[in-house]
This record gives sequence, structure tokens and C-alpha cells, in this order.
Amino acid sequence: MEMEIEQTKPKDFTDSQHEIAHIIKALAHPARVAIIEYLLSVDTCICGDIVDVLPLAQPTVSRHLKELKNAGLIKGTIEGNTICYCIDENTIEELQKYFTNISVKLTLKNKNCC
Amino acid sequence: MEMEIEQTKPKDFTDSQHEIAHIIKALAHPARVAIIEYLLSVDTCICGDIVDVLPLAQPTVSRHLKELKNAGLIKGTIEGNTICYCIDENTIEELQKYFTNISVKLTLKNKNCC
DNA sequence: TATCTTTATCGTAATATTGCAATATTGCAA
DNA sequence: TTGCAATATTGCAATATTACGATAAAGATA
Repeated sequence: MEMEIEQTKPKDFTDSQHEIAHIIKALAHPARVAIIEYLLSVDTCICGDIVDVLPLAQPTVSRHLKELKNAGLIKGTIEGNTICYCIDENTIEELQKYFTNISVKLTLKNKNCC
Repeated sequence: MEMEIEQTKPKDFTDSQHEIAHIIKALAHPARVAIIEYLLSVDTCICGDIVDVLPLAQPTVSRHLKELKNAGLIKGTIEGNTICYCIDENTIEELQKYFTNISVKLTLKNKNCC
């Protein structure tokens, strides 16, 4: 008969790890970083000119926008002929809190190695 | 003779956009999120047991560690037979500041659309 | 209606990522 | 020295990502 062995190795990552990785992944490309930074820089969010400020063709930009939208980082509102894109503050705040939490925990940690 | 036309479309992304995307990309996978969270959870950074807490084979974990190290998110110190990995606070802080800056700018922005 | 503008989707090629088995490396311990 | 333990590297297959041209869709405008 087999002894029960302490099983530490998990079968999968946690849901939370999958989720945060998914959001972070949406920013893991310079094009999508540039899109967020551009949306941040313009005061209105009427954004029919995103293609003009990126070194990419229109279909490629469209894909990147879709990915950002899919991750909840931007919202798009149809405005007649154009689409008004803007940053979703809640998701950015989630990222901000995630990294702030890590930072805070690090400052509270033992520092007697590395 | 050609007229000079206002050229808004850039040739490439900025260095800063490439850099931040590179760091962010290192966290764009649940395995690497899990590694950071594990390193954060253990008090010492003697970390010879990372493979045991991840649902991945040893070579795969080694690859993920390499990628985190390459992005400056972790540091590895050879400690005799094992390697002592720990989080690089400076890089985490950089991310934290990046997202805090976006958050702050968003709260100061016009909110009359979307 | 016909055409223009804006954005999305499809098809496809090039490249990158991920995972694991096999193997190499390096230090420690018998 | 021999063998073991901890990591890294290599090779390779499967899959994902990225880019762009061509095309489609849908509202605006002549």
C-alpha cells in the first residue's frame, strides 16, 4: 500500500494568476503601450487618428486595439462613423494596486540575502 | 517639387515604450506571475523549491526564471549547490510608478466622454 | 444611388513562445 | 573518484503572436 506523500506541486496556476497575467499580457507589446500612452495624452477620447501616430498599418492597429479591449484596458464607443476609444480606469487601477502591493510587501520583507 | 507634408506617423516606437513593454512582457505569463508571487511569499530567498510549487517541469521553470532575470525582475545568486533567487525591488518599483503615474493622470483628465 | 471614410475581419507568412525529454554542468558528499 | 542533487541548455514539436494586403461592413456625404 502506497504512503500518502505531501503533494506540493499544483496541477495548474490559480485563477488570479491567470487573470493578472492576461491583463498584463495586453500591455506586453510596444504598440499597445504606445496606444495607452497616446490615449492618456489626448484630452478628449475621440480617437480616430490612432493609426497615424503608430508605425503600423491599420489592420495591425485594429488588432492591438481589440486585444486591449479584450483585456479590459480600453473601452470603445461607436460614435457615428468613428470609434471613440478611451482607457478603462478600473483596469489600470487594478494593475496599479497589484504592483503597489508587491512593492509594499517587499519593503516589509527580510533583507538578509541577495 | 514636392510639398513638405506634416508627417505624424513615426518610424518606430520610442525606446521607453520598448523598454516598458519588455519588462511587462516578462510578467505576461501565469508561470512568471506565480514565480514572483512565490518569491514574495517566502521570507528568505533561498529558493531551491520553486519547481515543486509550479505545475511545470524543471527545464520549463528554468526558462521562465531566465526570462524574469533577463527583464531585471529577479536576481539570482549562486549559493553553493543551489541558486538563491529573489525579486529585484527596483524593477518592481519602476512598474509600480509607471501604473501609478497613469492612474494619477487619468483622475486629472476630462471625463466628458465614454 | 454612388462614393468616401473609418474600422474590422480574413488569409497567410514570418517569427516567437511554450513545454518537455534528454543531456550537460557544477558543487557536494561518500 | 564516483555518484547524487540542483540548475541550465539543447532540440524539437505544438501553438501563439505579429504583420500586412485584400476585402468587407457600415455610416456619412455628394
